[in-house]
Amino acid sequence: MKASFEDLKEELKIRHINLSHQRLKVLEYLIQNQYHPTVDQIFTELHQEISTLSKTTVYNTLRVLVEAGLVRAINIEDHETRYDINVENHGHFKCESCARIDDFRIDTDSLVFDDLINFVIKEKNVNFKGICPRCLSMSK
Amino acid sequence: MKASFEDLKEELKIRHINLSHQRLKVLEYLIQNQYHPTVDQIFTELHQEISTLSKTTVYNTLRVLVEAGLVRAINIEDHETRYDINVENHGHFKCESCARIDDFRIDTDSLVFDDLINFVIKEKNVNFKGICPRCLSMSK
DNA sequence: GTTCCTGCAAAAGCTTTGCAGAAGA
DNA sequence: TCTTCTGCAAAGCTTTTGCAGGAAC
Repeated sequence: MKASFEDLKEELKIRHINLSHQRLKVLEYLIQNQYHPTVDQIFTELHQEISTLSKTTVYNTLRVLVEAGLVRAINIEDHETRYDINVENHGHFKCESCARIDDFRIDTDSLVFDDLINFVIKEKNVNFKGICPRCLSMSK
Repeated sequence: MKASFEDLKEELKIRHINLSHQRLKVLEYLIQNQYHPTVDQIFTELHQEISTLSKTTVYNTLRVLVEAGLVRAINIEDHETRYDINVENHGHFKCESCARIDDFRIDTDSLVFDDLINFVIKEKNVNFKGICPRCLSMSK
């Protein structure tokens, strides 16, 4: 069950995070565009709508949303962080050809390892890389 | 069975990669310091020994070694790449407190998911985060 | 001798910081 | 009103690029 825009707004209110116009727009964008966008992609798109928007605000907003647990930051490579509104358990597959990131279902609770018996695990990331079906069919 | 310095030198020769003094030193450093160092850590340490060494050369060398498959680049977060001479199957645990990365045993071949049935998978990364036993015992 | 490598300087790309003015509650 | 947020400019970091001199084979 995915969280709706209204649920997330409520979540922000509970945490006393101001519902500014810019923040709500970023949140809305992430819900409507679940392709794991970069800061630059979010900024470029929203800037067309809100001409005064700054990239700093996009950075600030994403940091707030990540800290609040509403958004997940993904670091696979390429020195750029990508953002995901879906904070549920899942893996990420990054295509080397088109750079797109696909989600895949994975039960991270089942990933338990003897070597980590004395570790406190707060986050589990499973990132695969390769070629996605779309790019495979194009190269044929 | 881990690869020795001599094995890796042989591997470089086969691939027609020049065995320059700098490259051998970087390789040797990675073998002797398997703590997943950053470029800066490698550079700083080796610079004490080779005063003319440049960071560009460290970057160049690591790129060559990664392309040759002798070294693995790790991107967990923090916009810095870390390097690992161990290219065998294993996961990485990064401590949020001391930033150290521990290896843990994992058979990535067993990680197969229905959602990825039409994908060509070239790389599988399993990265966990949390607090390591060393930091846990210190905070008590 | 030819090819490849090194290292300096500069630039590029992503992200953070400081701060004055503006907006939210 | 009081607190928090926005957005500009500047700076901070890691990494890449161009290129002349130097090393490897």
